[in-house]
Amino acid sequence: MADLISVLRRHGIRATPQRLAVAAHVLSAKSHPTADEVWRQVRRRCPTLSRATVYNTLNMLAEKGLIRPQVLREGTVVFDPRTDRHHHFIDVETGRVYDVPWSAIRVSGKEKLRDFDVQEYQVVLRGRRRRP
Amino acid sequence: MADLISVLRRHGIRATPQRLAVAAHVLSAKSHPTADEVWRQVRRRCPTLSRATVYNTLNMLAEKGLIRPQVLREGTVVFDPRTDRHHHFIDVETGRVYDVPWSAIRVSGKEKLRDFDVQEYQVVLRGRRRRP
DNA sequence: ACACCAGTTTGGACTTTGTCTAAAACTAGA
DNA sequence: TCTAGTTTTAGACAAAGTCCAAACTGGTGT
Repeated sequence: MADLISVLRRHGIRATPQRLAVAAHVLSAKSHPTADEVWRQVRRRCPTLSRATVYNTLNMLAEKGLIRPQVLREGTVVFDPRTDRHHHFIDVETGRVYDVPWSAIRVSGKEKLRDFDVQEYQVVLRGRRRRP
Repeated sequence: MADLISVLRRHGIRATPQRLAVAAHVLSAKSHPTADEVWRQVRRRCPTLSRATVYNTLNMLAEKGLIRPQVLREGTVVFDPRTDRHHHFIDVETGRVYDVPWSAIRVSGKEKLRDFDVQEYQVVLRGRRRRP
């Protein structure tokens, strides 16, 4: 975790206790939390943490490329701690978001689109997760 | 537009003036409007139209399969008047959403996903629209 | 060690998107 | 026409997110 300080510094982010707490939480998240979910969790250890700071920190981490905002759920942005390319599967029953390896799916034809200069893309799949 | 009345009736929706106005607007939309955008537009011809009625009507049209809600923009659902399958391109400058023909892109590998039972999917592309 | 000052944090106000509710206003059928 | 069942309306409410002024930190130079 002393490592996290240098990670932030390397990206030009001053490492305050609040930012460290937020960053530690979101970067190690196994799920795709919303800002308010991060706030509720981190506030248990850091009770004066304000919502504004959480939003500021998450947006800052996103700007620096340490996490990735994703528009996958109605009404709210979720933050993805994985920054390597991957697709997403959304369980229609639970709303939970799962990662799908980039290599599992191939998308062809996007280079041929005349009207669009594609910078990035992902496949969004919906359905039911099979019993684990 | 007398046609629209029978379209609604065929789907078990009583054709009130408010519903006709909302349906006519969203079904002929060239873009992907939000509920509030529909409200602001339709209210110009029908000034007492309430926000609740617009939301109710759009959700009803979506339930009946006449339009399709899409999670493509931050903070709000947009409604897609096209119900045939297609992909979406989002201009990163303007935020505008464009349709991409289903046949233009092929996605392979999704059948082989062991953990997921895929019911539907789409490719979401981001980049810059080329000058038209 | 000290003071300074830019950068941070805070809490609350505010905005936007969306839902809910009770009351008023329709509509269709007997 | 009367009436029971739907719809509509306006406003209250909730959640997600932004913005602000005031208070607070924490490096830097001395």
